[in-house]
Amino acid sequence: MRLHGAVLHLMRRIRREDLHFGLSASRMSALSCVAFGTPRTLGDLAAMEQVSRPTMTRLVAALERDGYVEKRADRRDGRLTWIEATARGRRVIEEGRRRRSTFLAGHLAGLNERDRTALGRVIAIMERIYEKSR
Amino acid sequence: MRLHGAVLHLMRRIRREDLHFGLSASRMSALSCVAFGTPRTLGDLAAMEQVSRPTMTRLVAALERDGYVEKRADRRDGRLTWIEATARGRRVIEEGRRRRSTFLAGHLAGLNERDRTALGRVIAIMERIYEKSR
DNA sequence: GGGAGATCGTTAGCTTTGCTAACTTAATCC
DNA sequence: GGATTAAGTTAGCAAAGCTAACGATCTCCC
Repeated sequence: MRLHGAVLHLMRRIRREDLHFGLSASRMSALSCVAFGTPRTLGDLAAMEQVSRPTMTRLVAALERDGYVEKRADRRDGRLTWIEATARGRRVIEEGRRRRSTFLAGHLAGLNERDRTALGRVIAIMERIYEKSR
Repeated sequence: MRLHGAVLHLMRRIRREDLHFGLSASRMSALSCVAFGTPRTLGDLAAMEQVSRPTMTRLVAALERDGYVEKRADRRDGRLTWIEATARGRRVIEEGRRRRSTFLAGHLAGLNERDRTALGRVIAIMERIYEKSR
């Protein structure tokens, strides 16, 4: 199996899937950063998403225009902009999670005990490799 | 772990990695389709890469311009264009494989027998799920 | 044999998402 | 209080998706 093919195809598939929600993969990902947990500054978001600040500016602008997030100025530091998800934004992310979790549950249900053990073991391996290679 | 984040970040990382070869991820992937094995028509490539034909036209044009592939007309059917990798194109793909395989070998070497068994088992599970969900 | 329709690749034009460089505004430091 | 640093934005570029429409070629069928 060609590695590039595999990841690119996965990406393209996610892209199409996300479009059902009316959000591109990048917007979805950025939104999911603020959907739960504390609000983030725009710069934080850019760092989390490993994207330049101008790119994040644009993503947030689109999300704001469509009512998924809101921006709020910091009282103390006039340079900061805080990004928060709206109720609508949280709903979209929640819905996506629900779908994926249904999908996964369906497949996990078909696995026997041995398979599940193997899965847990491999997840640990993957995480170790991921950590080591930054 | 957020799914979108995970795949997007993996994608971005591959993109940066590929740029070391002077080729984008999409070009790399298309090139890898023709690097070994039989030549492909442009339409076949588009289908394999799950991309529209106009998009593949452009990818191939870029690869040809940079000397990674060559186009050849079909004698029988004037509509077909066959795409073949040049020696240079094959070299690039080979080099990429070599790198990844070194990377993987390094990590696999650190695994014990149980881990390796689990890995094989999980790969089978993944392939099953992938097949089922088209 | 020839016309209708299918197929293949391309062109044109749009959108999204990356980037860097340069700017504005605000905070901090000395 | 002036210089430097930091945060976000603007402008402008490139790559990679897409659809619609087009020309060339092949196929099919009367």
